[in-house]
Amino acid sequence: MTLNDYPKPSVTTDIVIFTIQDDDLKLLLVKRGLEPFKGKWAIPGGFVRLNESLQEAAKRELEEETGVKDVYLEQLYTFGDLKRDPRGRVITVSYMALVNSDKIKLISATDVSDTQWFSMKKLPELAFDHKKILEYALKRLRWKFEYTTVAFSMLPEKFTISQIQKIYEIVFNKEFDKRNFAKKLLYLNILKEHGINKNVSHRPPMLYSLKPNIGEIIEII
Amino acid sequence: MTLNDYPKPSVTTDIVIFTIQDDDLKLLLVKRGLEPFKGKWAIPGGFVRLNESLQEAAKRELEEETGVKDVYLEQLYTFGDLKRDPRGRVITVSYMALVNSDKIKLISATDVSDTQWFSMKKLPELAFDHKKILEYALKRLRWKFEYTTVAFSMLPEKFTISQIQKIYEIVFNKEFDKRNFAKKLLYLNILKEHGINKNVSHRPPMLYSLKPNIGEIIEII
DNA sequence: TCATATAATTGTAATTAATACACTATATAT
DNA sequence: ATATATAGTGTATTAATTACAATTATATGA
Repeated sequence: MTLNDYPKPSVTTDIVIFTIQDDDLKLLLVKRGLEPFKGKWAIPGGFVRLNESLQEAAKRELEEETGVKDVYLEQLYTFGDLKRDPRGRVITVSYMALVNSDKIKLISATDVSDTQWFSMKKLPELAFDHKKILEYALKRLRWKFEYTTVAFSMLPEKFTISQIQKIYEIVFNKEFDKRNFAKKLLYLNILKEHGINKNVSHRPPMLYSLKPNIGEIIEII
Repeated sequence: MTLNDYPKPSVTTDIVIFTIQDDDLKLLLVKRGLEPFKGKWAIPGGFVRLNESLQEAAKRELEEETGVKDVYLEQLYTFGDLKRDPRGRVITVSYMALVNSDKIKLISATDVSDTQWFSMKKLPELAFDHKKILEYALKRLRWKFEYTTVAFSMLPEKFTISQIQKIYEIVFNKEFDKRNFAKKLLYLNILKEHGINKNVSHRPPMLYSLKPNIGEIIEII
């Protein structure tokens, strides 16, 4: 029984890339130039090469599409239904990436291309089973926001409590009480003060950074 | 760019099959008859065929190994490191199955074979990266016990509160307070009374079953 | 039948966590 | 000086979790 006794499926990685821009949760999509689903928008992805791990393949695709490195990247789920790709048997390992909006601004300038950020509120029809992948990703994103510190990967290194609360409100699509939010967050003891930001025309906010080595707080799944 | 422009990895499913036997969390392992890792114990698994989905492949392997159908089965994580299989590039989609100890008793009779149940407390050295897969599975199992009703899939249809508490204690490897456990469980309103079991030499316990359509209570991940 | 063994069943007080809710502080702009 | 804009903060209520032990129902053996 050698490896070549079995016909092999193709394996791809597809990456759900989230960022927060203009107070909105956005998703990077690419317009397909070829069949199948030519002209439809799709989650970026591609074939896994034999000399790279799944994570490396996802990272490579991510960098090719966005130019950014060092982003939060996590595997989601592997989709392997028979008919998910009309070209043949293609199994895709889906990933989720969270990109800092700062770094993104550089890229979003290149706008009239076949790679675009879409608001999660106004998504086009998607190719393949990408709608399903995206639904899964959004669930996971919210779960991760609730139980870990991944949210901070979408902020600049120094940030205010208001900024954090804002991205939570965007991701959960609801408002939180300022006092309770701050209380809970500060109680966790994961933030380090960094002096106040004086360049605002109102009471200047305290700047914080995530304490080093905090990671994701909990590391399940 | 067709599918055949890329060399393809092999894809397998590996299934971490848990059950509870003799008040102990057990895991089904198979002894490898061939290289690589000949003689070592491994999580059951095998190649995904082109005419079956990942879930179907896992279900087939599970049935081949244990003979049982209709078990709880969930995808865990996909492992795709370059060197995880010395034969070449093999990506494995791992699954976790929870098997009712009742149904299992039939199979565990066939014991002196190359398929055996091992206590999680006394595991042999495992082939491939199966130790990593198993560690992941145990985390997931505990998480699922905490947040869903999968535990009931390891019990007969009718069960007592004590039986449930027992399997929780086994899985978490710690004891829980009887009063608080029962309070919390009954408060969930997911159990249906089924009369009392009179065949015991002590106060007879109430039998319960899971209300129909309860599912997993929460369905994230 | 009476005593014993065994596990089932049940409640309350204390602590901790989550929620609801509104005013004061500090900077810039005019 | 006043207006504007956002930051920062506290307390009371409710809900959830935890800690903790006596009583009950049945079978068995004396």
